Amino acid sequence: MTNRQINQIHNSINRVVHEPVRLAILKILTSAKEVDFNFLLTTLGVTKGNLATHINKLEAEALVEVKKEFVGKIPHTSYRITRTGRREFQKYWENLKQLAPEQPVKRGVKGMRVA
Amino acid sequence: MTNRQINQIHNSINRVVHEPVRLAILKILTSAKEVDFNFLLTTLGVTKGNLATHINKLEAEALVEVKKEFVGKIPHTSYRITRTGRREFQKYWENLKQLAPEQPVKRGVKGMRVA
DNA sequence: AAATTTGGTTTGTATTAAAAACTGGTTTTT
DNA sequence: AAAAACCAGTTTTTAATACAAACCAAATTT
Repeated sequence: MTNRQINQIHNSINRVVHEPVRLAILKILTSAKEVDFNFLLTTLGVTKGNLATHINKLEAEALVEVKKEFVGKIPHTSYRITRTGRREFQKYWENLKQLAPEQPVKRGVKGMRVA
Repeated sequence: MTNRQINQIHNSINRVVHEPVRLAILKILTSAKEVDFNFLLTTLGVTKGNLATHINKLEAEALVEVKKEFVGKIPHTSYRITRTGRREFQKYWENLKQLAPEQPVKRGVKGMRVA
């Protein structure tokens, strides 16, 4: 690890993706073609309002697309991940891996002592 | 992926560790024995106040330990990761991996359509 | 027909990440 | 030897946002 490498990595992290509930939503959406509001609600175990705001964020960033329709007389909302969403999710993980624990470095620099 | 597996995974994520700047701090501390305030400041490229509050959080959770001393007449603060910190950092990654993208599932359930 | 359920949205609150301002000193400049 | 500038942080303030509660319209149940 050099200074250069670690420098500001945290800025490469997409904060919209980074939130755990949204990460879970994106994970689900990568493995299913389409899921609906209630599926997410029960699967994630969050409140409705909370879910709605997370979805809104994801939609605003074009990471998921929202389909609203009537099933008989009842409104029904379902979600898919977009191409952008898939790409951003992938990119997020690549960046995040840079922050995973690693082996001790060999030589210190000013302000850093090695093990 | 079953419902059961994904259910509430996001709750297993340690939010103190999850913050990107703190992740970067912990990563640095796993690879170095000890670093000082200014090293982190310049390496991370954050403001002093911001760094101090992140460190406080990590210290409050006993993930890092803080050493304060005088070098000549000048105060000097340095940090190490604790045993707890190392463990929690490890655990965090194990949990987080559960949220990584995965292959499409074979069969849907109520509220989920497969690809 | 009143009460309850369904499928959400809108509003309010409490946390917290980040920046700004401050502090207690030290070094440098004039 | 004052004043100014700097250093190493801490404390305070502000702005964003995760979350929950309250709400709503329509459908269903009792």
